[in-house]
Amino acid sequence: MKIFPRHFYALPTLIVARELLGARLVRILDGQRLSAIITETEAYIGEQDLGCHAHAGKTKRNTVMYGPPGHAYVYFTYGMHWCLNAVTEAEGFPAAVLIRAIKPEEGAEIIHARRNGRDTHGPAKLTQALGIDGALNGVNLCDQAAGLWIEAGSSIPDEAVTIGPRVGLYTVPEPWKSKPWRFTFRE
DNA sequence: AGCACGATGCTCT
DNA sequence: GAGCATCGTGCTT
Repeated sequence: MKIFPRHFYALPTLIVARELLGARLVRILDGQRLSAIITETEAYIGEQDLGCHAHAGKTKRNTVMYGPPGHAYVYFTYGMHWCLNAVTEAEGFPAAVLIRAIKPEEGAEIIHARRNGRDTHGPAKLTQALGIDGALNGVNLCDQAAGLWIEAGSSIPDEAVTIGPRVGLYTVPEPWKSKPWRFTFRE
């Protein structure tokens, strides 16, 4: 299948977040090809977005978001969880799409085993399921070198997409807290 | 099915 | 030192 090229990720973040629904997230783990369909995403867009990690400017943690599009921004949170984003828009503008849920396909037995039989619906659940952690922060998603990339999948009609506010931004002020920047593919 | 809470440690002020 | 783009358990309905 076709790996999404750099110019895809350079598009506006809301477009990328919408178009990643139905796409295939691929991970090579211990020589095995695992893949899953992306079913939920969220957009984080620029320093003015008070829900975005870049809201207070460039720091050591969020540096990758300021780099070129098409790279993985993997961050650690709540003392134990890793979350995966795809960096978007032009280099120098900090924005990314958080991958929030997947539906396992290739290697589904292995993926489920890595989750001890539990689900893969949740940003930290899918990174655990696919063996994604800080070692992959900053890797290029536009080639296969790091064993992590995204391929074009089946296109999802608008009727199957639910748009709503982002999750978990408890202390983020309005209007950012309620921006409808979350996209869910419901079957 | 839904809510409340504790776990756990890195990041930035 | 406070806060965190979460998860799993355990309890209530």
